[in-house]
Amino acid sequence: MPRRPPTEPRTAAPDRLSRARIVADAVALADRDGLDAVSMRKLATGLGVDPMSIYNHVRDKGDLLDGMADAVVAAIEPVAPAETGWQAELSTLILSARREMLRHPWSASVLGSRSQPGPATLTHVDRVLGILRGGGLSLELAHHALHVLGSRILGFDESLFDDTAPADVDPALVAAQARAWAPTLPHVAELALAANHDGVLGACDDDGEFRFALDLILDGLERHRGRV
Amino acid sequence: MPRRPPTEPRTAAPDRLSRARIVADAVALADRDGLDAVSMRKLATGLGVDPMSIYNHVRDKGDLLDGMADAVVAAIEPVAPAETGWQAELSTLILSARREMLRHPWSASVLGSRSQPGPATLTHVDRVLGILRGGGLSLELAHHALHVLGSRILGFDESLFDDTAPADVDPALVAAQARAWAPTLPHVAELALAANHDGVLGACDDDGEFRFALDLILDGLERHRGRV
DNA sequence: CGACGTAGGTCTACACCGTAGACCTTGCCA
DNA sequence: TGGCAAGGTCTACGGTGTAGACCTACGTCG
Repeated sequence: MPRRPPTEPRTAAPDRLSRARIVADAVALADRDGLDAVSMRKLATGLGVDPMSIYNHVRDKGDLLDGMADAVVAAIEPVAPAETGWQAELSTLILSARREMLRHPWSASVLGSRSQPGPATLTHVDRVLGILRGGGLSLELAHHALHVLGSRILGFDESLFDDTAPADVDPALVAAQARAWAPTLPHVAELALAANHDGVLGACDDDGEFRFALDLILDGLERHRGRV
Repeated sequence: MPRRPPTEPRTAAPDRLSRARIVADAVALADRDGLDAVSMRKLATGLGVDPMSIYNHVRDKGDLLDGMADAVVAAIEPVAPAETGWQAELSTLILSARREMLRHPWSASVLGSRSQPGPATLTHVDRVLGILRGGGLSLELAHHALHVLGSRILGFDESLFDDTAPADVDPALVAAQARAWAPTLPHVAELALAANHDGVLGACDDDGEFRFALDLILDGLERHRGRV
């Protein structure tokens, strides 16, 4: 019968708590029931454990949220260096990040509210910077690029408001509201009517908008390359 | 002795509650003690009133937060139409929004988390759209522009992490950490050392970065004008 | 082999939160 | 004058994060 190695002896037991297991369960819980459902008590009952036990592996709830955010970022698959130029390579990486982030709709809000990046997030940023530098952008311009891209690096929409539940709204109702807006908010009304009526615009294509914004920014950076 | 007009008779009393007074107090409270300090109980004691009284003027806490966010946006001063072109005009408006938003550091997080825009926010968006349309951008491109700008319209940084407390970090400590990063995160380390050492980059100028990003985006949109 | 230190799970308890529901006062109008 | 409705108050409930004491089991070492 193989004896356990002297180091790390108990962590092998499958029902034992660990930071990784806690974070994974918290992510699953948030995926299933939403971020608000992630409380120490609910998480503990899901783990079959006392709520306070969690604190042996996690400093506090903020630390748990940090772990959840970093777990999502850790799942982003890196891209192989391509011959297609830095813009295409970065675009691929960022769209890969976006795919991962859309799998966990709550992640945008928690990544946005946390202030310290975790190790996976730092690694991701390093990859982004590597592509930029490899593409010939100066250090200053690469720094600018991080700011321009902002949290778009991680696939966020950064839209003005939550874009949730776009499907369950009645088009007729939207049209009525747009007409009510017309006197005081002419341009908003115009846009709402156009987007709704399928006249000029189709239904707002979030993914298309994300790509449009990304391309516009990458083009702008390319135009600065070697100039700054 | 002038009798009160029959309509709206009591609201004239100065110590009476009103949605406006509640929201204003909540904003002041958040400014002073941070957003977490805004609880119905604390707000009520500040108003000299029972916590439950607030619910006569506000549906729930979410409604209160909506009101706070919209109050911040309402304070943005509109810009006079200028002869300098749509980019300069929009830039001025957005920087004015940024000024207002920096006065209330909590506003970014609450505006980001709310899902329904208030009347002042809609008015602001209408002004932005008006400038874009007036500048000759098609309805589609103006729509794109909203997405590219995202919450930058309201002056947000949209940075990857909270940029709070940049001054109280020890440069030597940052340098040490950067050197520790070097083996695994070479590009992050490079950037951190450069930004810290005052070698290539100065200290990260948030306002400068915001303007750089804004100009890059506005230039990109101008290049699309008439083309899409 | 036995004592010990300690990592980690558990229990209780505290302070705080948002808010439902019943109650009561006040001032207006018919 | 009677009634009505708006709005302020009170109590109470179920939830939250987490401090602090306790206890148990295990690896280490004399």
